[in-house]
Amino acid sequence: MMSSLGSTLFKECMRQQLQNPLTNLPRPVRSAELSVNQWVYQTLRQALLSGQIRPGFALTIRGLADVLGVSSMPVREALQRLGCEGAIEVKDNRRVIVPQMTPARLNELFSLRIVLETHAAEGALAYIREEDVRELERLDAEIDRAYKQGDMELGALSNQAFHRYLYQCHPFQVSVPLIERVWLQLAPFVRIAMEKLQRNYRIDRHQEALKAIRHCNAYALRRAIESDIRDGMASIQAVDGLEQYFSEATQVAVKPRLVRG
Amino acid sequence: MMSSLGSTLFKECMRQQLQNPLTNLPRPVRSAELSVNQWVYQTLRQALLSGQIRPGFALTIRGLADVLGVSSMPVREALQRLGCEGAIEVKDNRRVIVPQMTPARLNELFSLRIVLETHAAEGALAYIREEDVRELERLDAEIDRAYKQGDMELGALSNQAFHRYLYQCHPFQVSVPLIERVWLQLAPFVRIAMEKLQRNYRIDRHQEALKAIRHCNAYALRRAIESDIRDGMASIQAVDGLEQYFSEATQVAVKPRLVRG
DNA sequence: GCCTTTTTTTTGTGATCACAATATCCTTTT
DNA sequence: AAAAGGATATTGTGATCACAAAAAAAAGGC
Repeated sequence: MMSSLGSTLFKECMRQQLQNPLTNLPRPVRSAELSVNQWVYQTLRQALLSGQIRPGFALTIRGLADVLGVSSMPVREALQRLGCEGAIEVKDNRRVIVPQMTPARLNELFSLRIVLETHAAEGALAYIREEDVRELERLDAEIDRAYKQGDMELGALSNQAFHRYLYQCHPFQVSVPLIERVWLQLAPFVRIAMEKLQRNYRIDRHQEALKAIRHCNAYALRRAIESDIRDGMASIQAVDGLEQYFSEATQVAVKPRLVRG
Repeated sequence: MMSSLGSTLFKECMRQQLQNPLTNLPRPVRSAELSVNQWVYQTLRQALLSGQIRPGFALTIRGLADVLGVSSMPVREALQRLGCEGAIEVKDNRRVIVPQMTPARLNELFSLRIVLETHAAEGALAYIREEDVRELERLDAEIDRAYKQGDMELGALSNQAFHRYLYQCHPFQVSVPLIERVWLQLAPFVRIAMEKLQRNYRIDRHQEALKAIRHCNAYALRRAIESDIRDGMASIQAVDGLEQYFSEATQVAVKPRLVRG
């Protein structure tokens, strides 16, 4: 009796904890010119990019449609897109989860970031204008402010905005979508690692990058971007007890049911 | 009356010509364990990768569903996926076309290939075993055979298979999906450029790559892959009258209006 | 009590429908 | 005869439904 009740309570607690990230999702206002499909996609994408959905969390079409107040159709299409971007993993038993992380995959993803982003930065350099530098400085200040205030979501998103803005200065850019794909795969894990990082300040090499941009020094810019990414990777890997957040640790958190009336 | 009939005939002819690539599509047999969605996706993807659908060609959901003999639902989801892979372009006026090419984009895409594939090859090198080398040699022979027989589709697909197999030797590979995304964007244009290439033989650096692999020489392997890609790019750019296949040339096949009320 | 089997529920999939927006065709007007 | 306007057809979008597979829950046996 007692153990049964305890188990029920535990499961209920788990369910609550796991449901939270979806019910608390920030919903961007759906403007008229945005289709429901796009809105659902962007909502989920932003939630993943800011690390609000934990790895191993299971998503269901009906559950999401219910929470977001739309029919299943837009959710299906949004999940298709996220799935082919690697943001979510479609398992063979037709269940969709946020992918687990392994040390090897983490390594590979960071290596890819370095390769892609140094290339994108170098390609953009020739097109960066004075006003772009000012915008980058503004974004850099925003990052610092967010992390000083302990707002991890805003910090992560602003940091991505800084990098994205830099790379998109190249007018014929084709690598940003690939870079964002890598971010999408990293974000959920990086987020839970950052939470365990006690320090609420953050070091980045954005000033170094800006200096390289002002001097039009491609090599220095590449180095700054690479160092920026390596620093981030190092601070993630320095987290105490990181190993418990890899693959096996989260498998208890995999929970199929979302809710039903 | 006469002009009306003439116009109708002309349009019918145009329509036929434009529909052809779809009706002649090779349809892989749909095995039981493959969902209709996946089957449609792979069918379209393969058609794009082997360059059977020309840039500027407009795709419609109902049209594809009709040709493939399925309902519109699987087609919609497949188009969503292809769209987010950059294989097709979803225009603001809700029409879907195979993207046009511009010289700048072509350049960027080839640069990305070099960056991504040299990285992937180097990462894979340590994991390549004797049997993998044999498989690569087999694929290389298949490429030669296909091009000798003038089978461009098989040649393109086998060439991709060679590269893919090499990169996938790395067990924790995450870059192959990105590489394939770039291929998807290049393939339709490369195909029409290759058709204009009078020579029906092809030079590649695969033997050079295999030699580097046997010597476990990472630098040489990178150089071989880079040369292989650069050679391909050069032979594309050497095509006479290539400029007519960029953007504007195909605009008759594209719907004129871009803006929306 | 614990494990296996059966029943119930949930979920993904594919089809169909209604609707609004857009494009195409046809008529009318100048 | 050419341009403008309206009528018709086509298209994308989102909702709903039926069905089969799979998971969760319940019942039964050891």
